[in-house]
Amino acid sequence: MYFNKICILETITIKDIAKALNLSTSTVSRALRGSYEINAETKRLVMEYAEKVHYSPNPIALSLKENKSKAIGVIVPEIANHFFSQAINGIEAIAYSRGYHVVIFQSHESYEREVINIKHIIARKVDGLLISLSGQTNDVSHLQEIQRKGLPLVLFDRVSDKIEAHKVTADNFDGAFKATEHLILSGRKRIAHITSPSLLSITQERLAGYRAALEKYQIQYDETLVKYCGFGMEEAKKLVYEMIENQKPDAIFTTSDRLALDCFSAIKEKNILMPNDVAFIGFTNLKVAYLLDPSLSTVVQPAFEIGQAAAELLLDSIEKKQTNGEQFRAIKIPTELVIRNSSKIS
Amino acid sequence: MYFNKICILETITIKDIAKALNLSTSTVSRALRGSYEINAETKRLVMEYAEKVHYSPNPIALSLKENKSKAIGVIVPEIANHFFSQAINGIEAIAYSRGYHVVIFQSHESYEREVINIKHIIARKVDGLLISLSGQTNDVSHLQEIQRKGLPLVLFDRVSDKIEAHKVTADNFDGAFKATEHLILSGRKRIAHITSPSLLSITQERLAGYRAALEKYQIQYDETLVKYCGFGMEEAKKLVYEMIENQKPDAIFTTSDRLALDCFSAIKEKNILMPNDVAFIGFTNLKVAYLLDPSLSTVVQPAFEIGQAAAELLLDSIEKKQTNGEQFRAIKIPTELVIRNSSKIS
DNA sequence: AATCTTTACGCAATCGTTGTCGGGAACGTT
DNA sequence: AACGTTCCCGACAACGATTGCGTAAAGATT
Repeated sequence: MYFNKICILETITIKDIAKALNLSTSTVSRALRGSYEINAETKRLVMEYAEKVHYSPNPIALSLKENKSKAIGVIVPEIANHFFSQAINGIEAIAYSRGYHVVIFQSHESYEREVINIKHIIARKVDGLLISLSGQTNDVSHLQEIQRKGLPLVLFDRVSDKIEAHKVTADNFDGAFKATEHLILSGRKRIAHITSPSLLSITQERLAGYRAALEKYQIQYDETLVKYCGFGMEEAKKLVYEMIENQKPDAIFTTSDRLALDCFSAIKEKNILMPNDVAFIGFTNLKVAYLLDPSLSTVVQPAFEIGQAAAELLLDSIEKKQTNGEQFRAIKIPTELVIRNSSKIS
Repeated sequence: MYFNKICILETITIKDIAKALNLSTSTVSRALRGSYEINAETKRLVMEYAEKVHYSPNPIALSLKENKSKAIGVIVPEIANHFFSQAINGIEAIAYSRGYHVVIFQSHESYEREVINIKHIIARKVDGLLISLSGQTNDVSHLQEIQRKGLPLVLFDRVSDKIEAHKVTADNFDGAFKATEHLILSGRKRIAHITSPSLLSITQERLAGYRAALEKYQIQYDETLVKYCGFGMEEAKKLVYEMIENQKPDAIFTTSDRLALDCFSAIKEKNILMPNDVAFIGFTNLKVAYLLDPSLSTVVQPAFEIGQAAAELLLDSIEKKQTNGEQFRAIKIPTELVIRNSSKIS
């Protein structure tokens, strides 16, 4: 008993205040929220005492009662990926300024974990969900379940055509178009595209941009130059080796931080010179791109802004609660082409 | 009313099951937990029905009742830092396998935000806290408050002498010693040390390792060669410029991912050759170290393992609840010296 | 047959907070 | 004097789940 008393986290509740001031809990509650039906003097007393004992309302109790939590869930494939950690920073910036918490989950590119995450998210009674799909995710019924429960949902970056919801992405088509066009204009003809799993929306959009650029300059699309790559450690390197051996590209355009690095390092291992033998450009948010050898050309996505836009959309959706007749918005945020040595005109 | 019915997230509760099966909630509750005082047949009925309707207990209600949440809080300066995101992965690996959630907060190197984070953590009734201190944190009374409330606490990486608690760190002394010794053995005499704010434990430990190595090889310690650097964007670069101008070091040993990159790029901007003019080594977890130009020598910290060790310590502490007479443990995890071109013997 | 045990379940309190209802006191109105 | 208002505040239920206690019915014991 005594020990318990010591160990227990003695948080002061509304009840303690009520007892100390000889009031009822309802009165204290109302006083704290400044209800008009409480005497000004009583209010002052309560407020002062609450201040003195550092009272702060128990969010758990509130969640239980109100069935909401002033928190939003975020599911990303991997926080170790710079794009996602920056996007999360954008999300937090908006969420905090509007009084919400952010609860982060990682799917680690696993569909299974994504589903588990969703279950926890639902159980935790978050007020809304931001998600960037895992590389394995094809079926989106778990997201539809979220919508069916009336939970606001915003997809960002890795979105899906299979679900109707708010979506925020970088302008992947345009980014890929610009990158490809840049390679073409620097005299490349056989431009390889090593990209993420074909399920992903970003994959499809970027491929479309790539193809559009080829078409504009009347270069025949060669599907052997396009390779989809999973998340295995050595998968990308093997792909690059084979590609170089067989297709002999004079340029490579890759997506994602991870893929770009793996391909980049595979090329270096083979002692192939960039940009002379092969021009190289990624679709990445690597902070160190300019420090690599050679410095890495890249299409930069505005990760922070994407996070902000997604969070704003979600919070608006939560607070307006206009579940009926709501138009789903698709926001595209422009990308930026940064040309460095790996793709300089030879 | 009708609209409400539609929008509300119809989660099934124990009460729904009770109603459907004509039982009391107590019986359902006990049946689900397999209590011995419930008829086997009744149990089966309840279990099956619960399964059918996808019942899952409301964790919020449980938290309220039990005053615990099966969740641990983690506060790190910045998830965009690879070291921390890897550490978080280690934490999650352990936490999930033991049935706990991980709630991530960022201090963004701000003391103020760290304190706010702590408040939220307490309010959220997490069962324990893992923290790596912000670069501004000097006063640790907010952590003592945590302990006073009986919440298990483990510091990792950025720890403090001012508080008695479990601590998990890389072996910073040894790492710094090895790095410095390596520079000395490759013939360097004027070894600069550009490091994090002096408040941080890692700063002090690494400085000690640096000094010990100098001493071992009878090199006079020169305090003008040691510079402390905050988190400003251009601060590191300015420091490097001045250092090169005035102290003319023949080697630089830096700490932290961010600092290493900023210094590295400052040196390159000045067209100083590494390792010929200046040997360079960092104390970082950069995945791209081997791709830089020149490839970056570095002391690697086992981030994932640090996270794991910290989480294990915390969960043990939570579950044993041996708050009395508990000995605080200090775990040091070995670092690894990876020599690359930036510090190769000239 | 009377009493005790065991089995199997329901009632009610609890966690912290808010909302609904209701009511006492003081005041004004007729 | 009788009634209506207004002002303040308290009692109670509710959110979802657990748990100590109570107890009816059935079986076992003497």
